Amino acid sequence: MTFADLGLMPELLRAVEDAGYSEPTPIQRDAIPIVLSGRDVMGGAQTGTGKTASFTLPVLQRLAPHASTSTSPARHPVRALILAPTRELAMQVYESVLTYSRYLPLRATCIYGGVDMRAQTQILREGVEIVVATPGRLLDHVQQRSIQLNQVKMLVLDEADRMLDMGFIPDIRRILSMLPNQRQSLLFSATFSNEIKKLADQMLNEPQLIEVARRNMVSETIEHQVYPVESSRKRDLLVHLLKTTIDAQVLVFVDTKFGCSRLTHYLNRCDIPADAIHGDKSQQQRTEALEGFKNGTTRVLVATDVAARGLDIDDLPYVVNYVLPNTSEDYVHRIGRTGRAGKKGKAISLVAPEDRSNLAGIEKLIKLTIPVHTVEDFQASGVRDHSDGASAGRRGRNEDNAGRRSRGSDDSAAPRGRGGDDSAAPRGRSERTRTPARKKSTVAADGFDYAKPYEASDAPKAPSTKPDTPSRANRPVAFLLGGVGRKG
DNA sequence: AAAAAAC
Repeated sequence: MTFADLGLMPELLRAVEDAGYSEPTPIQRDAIPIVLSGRDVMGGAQTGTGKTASFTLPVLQRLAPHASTSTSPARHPVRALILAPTRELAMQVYESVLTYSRYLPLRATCIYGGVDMRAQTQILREGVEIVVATPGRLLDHVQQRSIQLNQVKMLVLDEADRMLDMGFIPDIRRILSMLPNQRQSLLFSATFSNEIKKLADQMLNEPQLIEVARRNMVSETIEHQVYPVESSRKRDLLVHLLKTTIDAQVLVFVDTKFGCSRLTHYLNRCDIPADAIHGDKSQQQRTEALEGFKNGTTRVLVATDVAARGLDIDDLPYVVNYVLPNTSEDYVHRIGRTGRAGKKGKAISLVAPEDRSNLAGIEKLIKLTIPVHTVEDFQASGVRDHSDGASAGRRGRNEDNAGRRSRGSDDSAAPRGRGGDDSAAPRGRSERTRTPARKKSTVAADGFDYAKPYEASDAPKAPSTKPDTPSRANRPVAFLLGGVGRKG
């Protein structure tokens, strides 16, 4: 299978070849022909498997007939709008558009906040066919009349489930209301909760569901580890790990902007150079922090969830959850910064006893039981719920391991083994050699059969399992979207 | 219940 087999035009094939790609990834193979056909798409694929190109390439081809070398702004209306949840991700998607449009006379730009508006306004006034944007600044330009959206025939929501959650939905709703009803809509993400998926269905017209792996799946090339530790001991455990077992570049996720700054300062005081990225930093600081991390200058980057989604960092070997994310889906996205494009990665989570149920929710979503590791003097107990073997869904490890774990001292407060940097090493190694088992059935825990072609009516009416997010939080969302969708 | 996203 080649990109030419997917029906892409020579100008795009050349650009793909220039970029060094010869074979499409599964999501590209499945999504590109369908997007080219003009259908609406809900696309799900694991992190790091080439989702961006699976929509940028066919979007460019669909717009190619409208390409014009004319300098008249009227000849360059906005025909495709691509929305992303963070500025850095918008910039990354824009770079993909630039890469693949190099042999086509199509104009594109990237619109986001935190930088001067004037340069953006100037470019918009000259006319562009493709706009990649974050919602807030886009609406700002709409108000200033520097952009018109009534010619948009293609809409892409990257990280679609994030774009449709509580924080973003009012902006998205306003943007949708300015678009023509006759359009193609494309929603892409590595995760879709059931509630968000239903909401997404409302804004799509007979969508084709494309899923190359089951929803919410994580890469097999990532090794997950849990370190049970009291919250008060986390920073010292992290320093210990950074000086012993974490021997390469690492992205450390925290839960708040303040915590991000505080941990960064602490690491620096411990002679561990670290940089920080979060939403209260200036855009210049954010851009520089990400750039320094991408080019390898920064070994340790401490981040809020601003860096959780979509960012493509070459060969990142480690992700640390200093604090577990607020939703299980965010775990999938955070750890998806490592183990990309078939590379190996480690996802290390520091889990306090009070995060036990949070951990159980993550394990249920990704259908794995994450092996517990300990470091002498840093253990905490009660992180794994032993009283209920089903709490994490089917055990991801074999019975032998599960049995040893349940009667062993993995999460006991008693010091284990001899004093080493990582006293769990012997067992850790044996666990590392085993491939986690996964459910064979194509019917997932959410009741959706992934082997069947998708019909909107297949969406489970009443999930048999408890929803991952409280239904209370979703009702107002559905209400907000009601009336603006093409079906609603 | 925090973060993100406009000024």
